[in-house]
Amino acid sequence: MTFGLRLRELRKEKSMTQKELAAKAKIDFTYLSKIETGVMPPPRAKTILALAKGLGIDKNAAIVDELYGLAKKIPSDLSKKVTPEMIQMLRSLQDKKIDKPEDWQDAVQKDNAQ
Amino acid sequence: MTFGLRLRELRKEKSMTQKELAAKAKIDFTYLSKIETGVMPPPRAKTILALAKGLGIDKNAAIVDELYGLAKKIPSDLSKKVTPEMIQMLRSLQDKKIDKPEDWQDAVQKDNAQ
DNA sequence: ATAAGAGTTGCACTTGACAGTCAACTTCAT
DNA sequence: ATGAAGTTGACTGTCAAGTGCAACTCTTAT
Repeated sequence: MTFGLRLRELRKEKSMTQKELAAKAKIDFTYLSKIETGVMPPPRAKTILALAKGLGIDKNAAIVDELYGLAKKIPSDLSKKVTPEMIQMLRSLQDKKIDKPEDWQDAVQKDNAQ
Repeated sequence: MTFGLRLRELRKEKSMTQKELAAKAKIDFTYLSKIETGVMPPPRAKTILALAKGLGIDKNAAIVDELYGLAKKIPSDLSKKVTPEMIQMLRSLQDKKIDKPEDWQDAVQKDNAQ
């Protein structure tokens, strides 16, 4: 699963067109198209949030973190609070294999394969 | 403690001048000056690594993570491996008060106060 | 068949933030 | 008072992120 495809899924679940969603997130709809198809990389954290909002998803919902994860972006509110502890934690997490068989597992495997 | 002041400490411990360190890290020495004084914000992750290297610090040393933490930057090798899990983890960490009375505690408190 | 809505693509362009440079200045130890 | 260390302000370069538009396809309804 890529960021773009997951975003497309979410958009279709809400029965929205690219134009509608792009308008709500205040980005160009051709840009949204490019993101969904992977022609362009996932947008910045701020825009991911705007898209989630445009989809009517609460900004604290796990699904938003899923998007951040797929995009490999750290939400900006979090990155302002980075501590050495957190970095140690991330280092330990990155080595461990993830055992949960969830949706984003694909992306993790793909990433580890690189 | 700020990033700049900690960097200066580390540099002085090694008895290096700004020019020396800057040369090793391949940045302009006036830029280093601004970083140390806080006139300019901490540099990007890549440059932090170059500075640590210039100081003769191993890139896996805890002290480098301390610098990343003070700079609130995620090392680039780590950010390429961000997963939803990690973000959840970070969210939970950010809420907890940190109990260790270490050097970088100051910076954390300052940050939380904002 | 055609028109209209949805999406895709290529390509040139803008913009703002960040990274870094240069010349001139100050400060301090000798 | 000279040189080495450091500071400062104004300036420049770079790049990610997104814009804008035209031309194209693909479907589906009329």
